[in-house]
Order: sequence, then structure tokens, then C-alpha cells
Amino acid sequence: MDDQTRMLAGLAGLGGLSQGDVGDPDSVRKQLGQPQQDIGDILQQIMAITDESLDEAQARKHALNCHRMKPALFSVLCEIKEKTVLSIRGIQDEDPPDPQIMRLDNMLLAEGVSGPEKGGGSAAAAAAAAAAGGSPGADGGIEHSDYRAKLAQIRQIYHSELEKYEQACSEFTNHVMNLLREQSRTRPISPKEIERMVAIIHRKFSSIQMQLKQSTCEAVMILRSRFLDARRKRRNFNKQATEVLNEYFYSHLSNPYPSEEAKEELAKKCAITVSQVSNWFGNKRIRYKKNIGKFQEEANLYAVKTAVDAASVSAQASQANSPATPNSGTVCPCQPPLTPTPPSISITLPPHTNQLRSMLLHTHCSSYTLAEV
DNA sequence: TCTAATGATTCGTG
DNA sequence: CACGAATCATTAGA
Repeated sequence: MDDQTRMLAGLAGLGGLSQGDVGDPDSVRKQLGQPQQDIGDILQQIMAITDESLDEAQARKHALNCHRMKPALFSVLCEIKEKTVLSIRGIQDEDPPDPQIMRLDNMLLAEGVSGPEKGGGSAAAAAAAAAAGGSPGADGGIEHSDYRAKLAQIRQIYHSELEKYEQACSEFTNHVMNLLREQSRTRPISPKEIERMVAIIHRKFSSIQMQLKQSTCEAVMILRSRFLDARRKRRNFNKQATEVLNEYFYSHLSNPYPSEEAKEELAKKCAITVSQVSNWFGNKRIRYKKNIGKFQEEANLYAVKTAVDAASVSAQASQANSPATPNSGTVCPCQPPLTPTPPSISITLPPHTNQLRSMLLHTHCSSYTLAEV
């Protein structure tokens, strides 16, 4: 209290004093001779104001507001406050942008939830729809629009929530600002303090915003994973693709392990991915091996078919008087077209060639994503 | 509705 | 990483 009274004593005639003089009450007293009693009275009035009735308080408030020393007292109190409490808080004011929010923002932008209406979102939608679509066709369009519709729904919810949030934030900020401005007439609140309070409110609201962004991201992730879950959206290969694969399989029955190049060629022919070709051969080998008898008829059928194809190719070749180009899809010359005894698969591991290519071409989780490449 | 077929995934292995 | 084997999840046909 001693410091304060000294400080307040210094206020007695601030009008003609420089800032440096404020801290020296003795010099003030010397210059003006204003009694300390005056300051004590004002302080007493301020302290007692809460105990009075509303009307009395209002009248007192008015009187205090009109007091000739009010502006000086106010500015000094502001200064004291600034130097004590707020200087400590001030350090934390300029914090860097939250990396978490930045991550969420980037993701929402990439997914097309935030940002321009038909920007990256449609690209992401196309990717997801292509991934879900499996074989290219009219079906892909349905998947695409379905995905887009759901994404648009999320987008709409996100934006309406964001708008609500922004409105609430600005309403609350305005309310607090008005309140503080109003209060600043009776207690020392500097504009800087109001500014800080606004920053604090914004920080609090931004944590709510982060929650909104987080849950939106989760929703998009769930949506994507549903569309990307190839197993759920499995489509049987078309007849022509199955024929091409079977032709290769039965014409290479002694070693049904297509090379990376052969897989690529088959993938191209069947309009599927290399990894789908690998899956198909993996399934085929194991299922054939498990029940050779069941596949016998199929084996004979394709053996005949490949033999006929080979014959027509060689006939064409001889007609054109040019050598027939060896095709991986045709029957191997050393392989009999009809296998009298059940053919057996030689389970020998093929050499691991072209690992880099395979690394690029094999996509297990999202095998469909390369389907349209 | 049931069931066989089938494409995809997972796991252990070399 | 490719493969076999087991399994899952979906499709298609009876």
C-alpha cells in the first residue's frame, strides 16, 4: 500500500508533470502541495462503491468519471497493471502457428474439403473412385459420383460448422470487447489489454476449430477407406480377361510363373493391374494344385484353344512367308496340346528379376489405383 | 437363401 | 519380395 499511495500521491497534479516525475511524490508535493487526503478519499469511494445501492453507485460512478483526476489516475493504473501482470503474459502472446492445425489444414485442402469448390477434391475423389472401381467401365462413374456426393456432404457440414464457429467467435469477441470498453470507464483497462483478451479468446476458439477439423479429417479418412477397400468392392474379371489369363496358365502349365514382363503384358491385355495378375496366378496355381481333376476339363479346353490359335498363327505366317513371332499367350511348341495325364505344377521359385519395376508396379493395398494407368 | 466360385488379403517361409 | 497356404468377403447362379 505504501508504494501505491506514493504513486497516487504523485497523481495530485499530473497535468504539468513529465513521466519521470510521476515516480517521485516528494517533488510533486513540493510543487503542488496537494494533500494526500484527496487521493485517499477517491480510493475510499472506489472501494466502497460495491457496497452501495445501484442508484447510489451509478451516481458515484458518474461523479468519479467526471472527477478532474480521473484520466490521470486511469492512465497510471493502466501503466501499473501493464508493468506487473500483463508483462508476464505478454511473452506467450506471439506463439507460432500450431503444427497440428497446419497438418489438418493441409489434409483438408488435399482432400478437397476446404479450399476451392472443385479443386484438389475432385482429384482425390477421382483417385478414390478409380481405386474402388476395379475394372474400368460405367461402374466407375457411379462409384465416383457416390464418393463425390459423400465428400460434398462432409464439406457442407464442415463449412456450416466453421461458419457457426466463426460467428460465435466474433460474437463473443465483440461482446467481450464491448464489456471491456464499458468497464474501462471505471477500471483500468488499456486498449492493449483488450487486444490481448481478444487474442486469448481466439486461441480458445481455435482449439474448438481444431476439434472440428480433426473430426472432419476422420470422416474423410473413413469415407476413403470404405471406397478404397477393394475387397468390399470386388468385381469378377470380365470373360475376356479370364480367358487371356487361363490361356497363359494352361499353355505354361509346366511352369505357370509369368515373368514380370509377361505379367505386364497380361495386365495390359486384361485391363487389370500387375498385382491383380499376380493374385490371379497365385490363386490359380494353388486351386489347380488342390484339385487337378476338377480343372481337367478346363485344361483340355484351353489346350485345344491354344493349339487352334497356334495353328492359325503358323498358317498365317506361312502364307505371309514370314516367321511366326513367338507369343507368350500361345502354346509352347514343346507342350502337347492335350495332356493325357494330369499335368503337374513344378513348384520352383522363379528368379527375382526386376525388383525395382516390381516395387513400382506392385501395389497390394490399393491395387486398383494403377488399373487406369 | 444357400453355395460354389473368385478376387483380395494375411501370414509364414526362403 | 515372391510364393504357397489359409482365409476373408463378395459375386453369381441354382
